[in-house]
Amino acid sequence: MKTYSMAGHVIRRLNQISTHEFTQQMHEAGFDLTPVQFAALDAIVHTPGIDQSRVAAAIAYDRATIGGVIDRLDQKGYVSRKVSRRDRRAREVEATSKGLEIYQSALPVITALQANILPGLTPEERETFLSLARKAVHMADGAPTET
Amino acid sequence: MKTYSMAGHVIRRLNQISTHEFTQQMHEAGFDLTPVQFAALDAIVHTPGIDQSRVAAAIAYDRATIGGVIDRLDQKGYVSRKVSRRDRRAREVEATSKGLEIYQSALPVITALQANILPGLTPEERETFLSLARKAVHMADGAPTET
DNA sequence: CCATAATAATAGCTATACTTACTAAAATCG
DNA sequence: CGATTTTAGTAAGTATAGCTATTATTATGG
Repeated sequence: MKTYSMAGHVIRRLNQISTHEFTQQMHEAGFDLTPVQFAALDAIVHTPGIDQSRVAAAIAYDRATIGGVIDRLDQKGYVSRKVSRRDRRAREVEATSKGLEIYQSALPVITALQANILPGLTPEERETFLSLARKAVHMADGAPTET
Repeated sequence: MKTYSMAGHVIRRLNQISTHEFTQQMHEAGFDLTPVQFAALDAIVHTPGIDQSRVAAAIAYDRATIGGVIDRLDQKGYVSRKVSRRDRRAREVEATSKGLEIYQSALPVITALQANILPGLTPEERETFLSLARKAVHMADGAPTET
């Protein structure tokens, strides 16, 4: 009965709202990038030659999922892949000039849209929310709760 | 570069952690229910005879998605559907006795697991986080920000 | 050096999640 | 009452999202 106020449900709703806002704004601005595609592109732009496994690790995703995401970035011509010379299993990913351009022009749109994700909160509330959220994620990431 | 601290990214990570915790705990407890399946079952148990559209509205999902979710609940024998007599387009959904049983025995597991979703936060922080999150969702739901 | 373990990527599978289009049925309005 | 609009559900398509298994390659240990 209280399902609607449970943590899991509320977080799921926030994610849904956030994704919707991202999709909407990006589409209006004329970009063809999903949230995950942007996150992957961001990691690739900041570490050229990164392999897919490290992209997945950087944004906390499954390798298989990221493979598909990078496939689509590749199809759009935003990134290029080549087999690593050091490790022939690995694919080194790099942003193309087109990809870099898209990334740079999309960045301000995405930065601006962050404020719209939590529209019901005052700036102070938003900051409180975000710092708690970051803390929770950071703890779940690295800090062992159950040593 | 600051992607990792952006609202969208952090919320996405929280949802991922939350979903993982749910899946893990439920599996360990021997249940075969995803977060969405549970949310739908919850709505159905509390409003027997509800139609699929209303289930979707209740838990804020797309009609098409909920159709598939209820398909799977049906396949597991947790719910039954019948064409409404008042409106032959609508399917009235009801929990079976098996579904009700599963719901009731899963509920305490899910209630218990809520605390594990934000393990890095103190109880006070968790409450602050959740009330802000609920407020944001509530605003996005009903309150018009852009009249 | 060679058998074994570990790793990178992919394939296949299941389940969301949302969009548009379509069918059937109901409601509305002239 | 009949045409139009709306609504419930499904279908088809795309994109996550994660799991297990498989293949290819690299690293390691005896």
